[in-house]
Amino acid sequence: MRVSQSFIPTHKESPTDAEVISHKLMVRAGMIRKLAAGIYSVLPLGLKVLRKVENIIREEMNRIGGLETFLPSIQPAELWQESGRWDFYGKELLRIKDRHGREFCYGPTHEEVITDLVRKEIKSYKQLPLMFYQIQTKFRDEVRPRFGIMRGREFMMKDAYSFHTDENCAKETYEKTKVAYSNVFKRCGLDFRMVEADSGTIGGSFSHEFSVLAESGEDAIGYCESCSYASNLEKTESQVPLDIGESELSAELEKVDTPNKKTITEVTDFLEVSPKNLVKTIIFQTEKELVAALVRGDHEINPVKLKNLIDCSVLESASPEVIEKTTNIPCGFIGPSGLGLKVYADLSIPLMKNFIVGGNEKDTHLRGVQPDRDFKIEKSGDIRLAKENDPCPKCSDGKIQIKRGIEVGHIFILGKKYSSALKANYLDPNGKSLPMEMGCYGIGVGRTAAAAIEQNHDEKGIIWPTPLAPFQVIILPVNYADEQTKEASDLAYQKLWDKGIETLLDDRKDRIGVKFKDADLIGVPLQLIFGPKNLKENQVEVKIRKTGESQLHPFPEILDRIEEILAPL
RNA sequence: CGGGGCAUAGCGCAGCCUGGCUAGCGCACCUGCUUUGGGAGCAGGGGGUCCCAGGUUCAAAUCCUGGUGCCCCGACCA
Repeated sequence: MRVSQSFIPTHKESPTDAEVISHKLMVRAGMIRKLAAGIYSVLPLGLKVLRKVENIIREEMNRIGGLETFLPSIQPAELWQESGRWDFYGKELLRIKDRHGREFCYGPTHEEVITDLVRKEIKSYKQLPLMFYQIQTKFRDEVRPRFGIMRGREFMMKDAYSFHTDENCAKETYEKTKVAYSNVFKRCGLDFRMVEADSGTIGGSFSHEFSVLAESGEDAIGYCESCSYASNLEKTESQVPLDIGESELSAELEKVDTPNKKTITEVTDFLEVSPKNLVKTIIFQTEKELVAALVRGDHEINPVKLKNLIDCSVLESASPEVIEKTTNIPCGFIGPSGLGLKVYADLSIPLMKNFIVGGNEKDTHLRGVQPDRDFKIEKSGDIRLAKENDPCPKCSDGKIQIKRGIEVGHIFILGKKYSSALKANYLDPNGKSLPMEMGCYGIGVGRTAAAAIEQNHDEKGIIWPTPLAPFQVIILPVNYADEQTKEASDLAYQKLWDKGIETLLDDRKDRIGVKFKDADLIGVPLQLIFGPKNLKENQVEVKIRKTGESQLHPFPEILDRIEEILAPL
């Protein structure tokens, strides 16, 4: 490709609405343009990168027996009503009507469609297992799209669905997919972790996420510094702290005045005690009622764990207005004793003694509080957010460390949720009709490309891992108007394409400085710089984008060694 | 959905507070000449629904009301 005949509209400045580096650089490098909130046009250079990611995914999915399909993005409401998700999915589901007033949605995911296909076509255990996949745009009407292509509303996704006769078979495929996904992200040149994840409302038995480590990541990852344990922080298991059960406070229950002291810090400073002597009471709203959750003063609630403990389908933090109206207690002074709500407690709470809680009236706290004696716990379990340096739940001596990550892939076992709802049954060898076991597996294509930029850039621009680079080599003639330079550049361009190396020739009339800036910005791994002085000596400069290293090589002999130079990049 | 902010040329911004002259700057773009190893110089030029609607006024980018779009923080989220 010649730059003069291509369309790579680069910018010196980042758009003001871009927050993260990948968004800024993708816009500046002429890869994407925004059309509306969370909706982007992909330009030729951007598409080349997405296609690289897609092809890597395709190869790895095909290798484990995935069958590529292409499912409709517009899906009938009936199918979603049948699975129960038409009502459940909420506002994220973009609903539309056709000319006859029939309801449809723009697919945010494809469990319904694929299960419908399978239930109509697959009848026998002899036809199973099967795994279908597709690469296609999804639409999820996110409340707050941001970070460019990383969290858009319309986005490219590879989704796969597997169907099995039994759970063991599903697990086998799940394990194969783990390997395939690891290969995909390795081949993309990413530093990633496979982490345990919450399977959430999907209801499956287990789930893993593939998370690319980056400061800008929206997820927190808790991992053990000494063993292989790694999990999404919302899933990271917490142990009872070693210092639990100690208390320097008296066991006698007493009311204390805490005028206007609402926060943990205010109360502990005022009473001159450690936050470890306090128990926080946080009020949540479920689909049925208000509930109270307890954790130690220096801990935080993990809503995902709490939701699992309560076993409810909706869990939101209650607003101060609702809390005060329902309980008649001002926020900041709520405690479990005589509260009148169900109390769910972290597993450390029953082991604590003589602690301080809200007094359930204005400007009052209680001290010397003990579980059972002073309040009743509905249910206790692990509901706190893991903290850095918590003991590892899997090994004896490790401590939990926390890093941020970008979720680029997520796999889970679905069980029979969709096959039961949509009656996707097969006949077993005894002629008995049974619902299929299912698994589902997703990779965000655009997000993977963006994550690659988050991990591979410098102040000059993108530094593509070679497998994702839109071009492997860029030819930069110092002055394309110079006859000898032009001749050499054209020759190199021709020869490299003959070898199958994707090469970009910057044949513009601009000064070399402009070409350098653009080449650095769009992140082509290898730059070949042709200038009249070096050419007189039959030499060409070969520069590596990533390191900035540059060497003179004999021309045209060097053209035969380009693959060799590219290989380690 | 709650809180905050922004909207002026393709991009980045100034002007608005305190209404008034042809709405301005940098980059980008067009023409010509010069230049060619890290975003060139000179000269000339094109491009505006100042987000939309209404109001106040002799006069509105500027003040007022309403709307829309976008961004940020939070809540939410496979």
